[in-house]
Amino acid sequence: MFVNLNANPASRPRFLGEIGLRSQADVSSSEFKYHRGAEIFGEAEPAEYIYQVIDGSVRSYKLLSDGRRQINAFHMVGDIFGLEHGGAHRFTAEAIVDTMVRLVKCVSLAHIAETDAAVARDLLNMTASNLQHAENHMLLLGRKTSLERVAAFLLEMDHRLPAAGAMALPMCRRDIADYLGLTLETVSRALSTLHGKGVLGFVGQTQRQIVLLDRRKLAELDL
Amino acid sequence: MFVNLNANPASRPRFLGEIGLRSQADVSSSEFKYHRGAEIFGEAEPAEYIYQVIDGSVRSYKLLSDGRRQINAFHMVGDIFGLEHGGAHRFTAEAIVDTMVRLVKCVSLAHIAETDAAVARDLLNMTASNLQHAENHMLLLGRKTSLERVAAFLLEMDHRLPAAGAMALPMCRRDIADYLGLTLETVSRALSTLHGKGVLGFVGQTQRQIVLLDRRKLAELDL
DNA sequence: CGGTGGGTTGAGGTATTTCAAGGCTCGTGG
DNA sequence: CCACGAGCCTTGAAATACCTCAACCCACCG
Repeated sequence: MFVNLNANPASRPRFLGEIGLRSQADVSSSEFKYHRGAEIFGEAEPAEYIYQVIDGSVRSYKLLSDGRRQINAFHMVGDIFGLEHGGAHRFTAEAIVDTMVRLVKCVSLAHIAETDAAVARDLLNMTASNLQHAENHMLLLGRKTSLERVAAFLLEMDHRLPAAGAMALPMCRRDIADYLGLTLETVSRALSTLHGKGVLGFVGQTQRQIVLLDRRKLAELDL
Repeated sequence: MFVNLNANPASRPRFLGEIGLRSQADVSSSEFKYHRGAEIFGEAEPAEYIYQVIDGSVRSYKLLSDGRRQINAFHMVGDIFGLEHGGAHRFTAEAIVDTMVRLVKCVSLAHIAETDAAVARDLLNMTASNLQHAENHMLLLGRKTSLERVAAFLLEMDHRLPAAGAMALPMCRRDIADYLGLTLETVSRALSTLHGKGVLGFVGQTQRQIVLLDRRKLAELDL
């Protein structure tokens, strides 16, 4: 895993603006491509960069010693991830498919924030929205049924993926399962159940499925 | 539910310092007592104050429409809660026992943070530590067994409650269950199991139990 | 063409929930 | 002072949602 650092100085001031950190802080950015399944950073590694998905998708997760995995978030095109408050990553991040990311070296974003109010605000905004997502996910993991979890997942993806009408899920059943605190078989069964109720359709049988979601019908089930 | 606002101007500059916001921002604070079970604020209510537990304990939770409850956090003496990034609370907060809280009116803490770097930093610190707690809790809710959850809960409380050796849990079994994504019966059984293994002891049978935790023995189970 | 990596579906197992009963403590009121 | 009920906790037995194990299918690819 290697990163082409400090390259392309001409692009220096662009990154933060593009990713939502609207300041002109002194940082450098570069792009890098990770192959499907490649690790972008590991849990407990020192956090030297922050990342933005240019193309592809990323999963970030925690592991228990016996291999049980909890995926905390999927990062789609445009999303920023790898932002840590302490010095070390608290997750492992992997490319779900071949993925292009932009990196910014940021030894101490917190330090920049001390003097730049705009950076401070953006940091807080991002952290707060991550927190909000986590809070909702705790409710899902602690109290929802498998059908409700899968339905919530579909709605979230429908909301976040660009495609109008049909969405191509980049992640496999196991990823979905580890995101929802289920097994892949349970996810598959829940999808079949929803399919049977006419809530969703599968377009093409070409491995990575395209899902057509009928949000109205899903809402009628009021899960 | 009423709050004695803007009282005691002499204490004005003290509050933020005491709660960890180390700046001298222009805010006012007051104290208020909530009876056991009383609601401190409700989900979706506008967030006009932030709170610190002076004495007692608080639970904050989300509800599903059919009454299923997920407790996101317990707030113990010294903890700050009710801090929201948007304008509205995303949880309901209730006093678990008779509880004294300090309140600070803060229409827009984010606004203060624009000009005061120390406030900005403290806001970020608190939000980040909330996020970290939520991330760990997602792993617990999504992937741990009932015994592991209860053990983790005991360790967390052992760490956060002041008492040396013995701790008095302020919350009932149902609260613990709703925090851990279990039923109260499962929590009770897990505690009995741990008791049977000599990991913990109960002091007195006086309703609100005192728990003696043997951290070494608990660690030996390596859950 | 055979192998690999998903995905689906079925059958059986199990951890946890649900339902139910009983015990203990405490407060209240006769 | 005692009886009573309410609240909380524990424990048992039965139900069930989800998991595990397994077989099979399909698409893709060397």
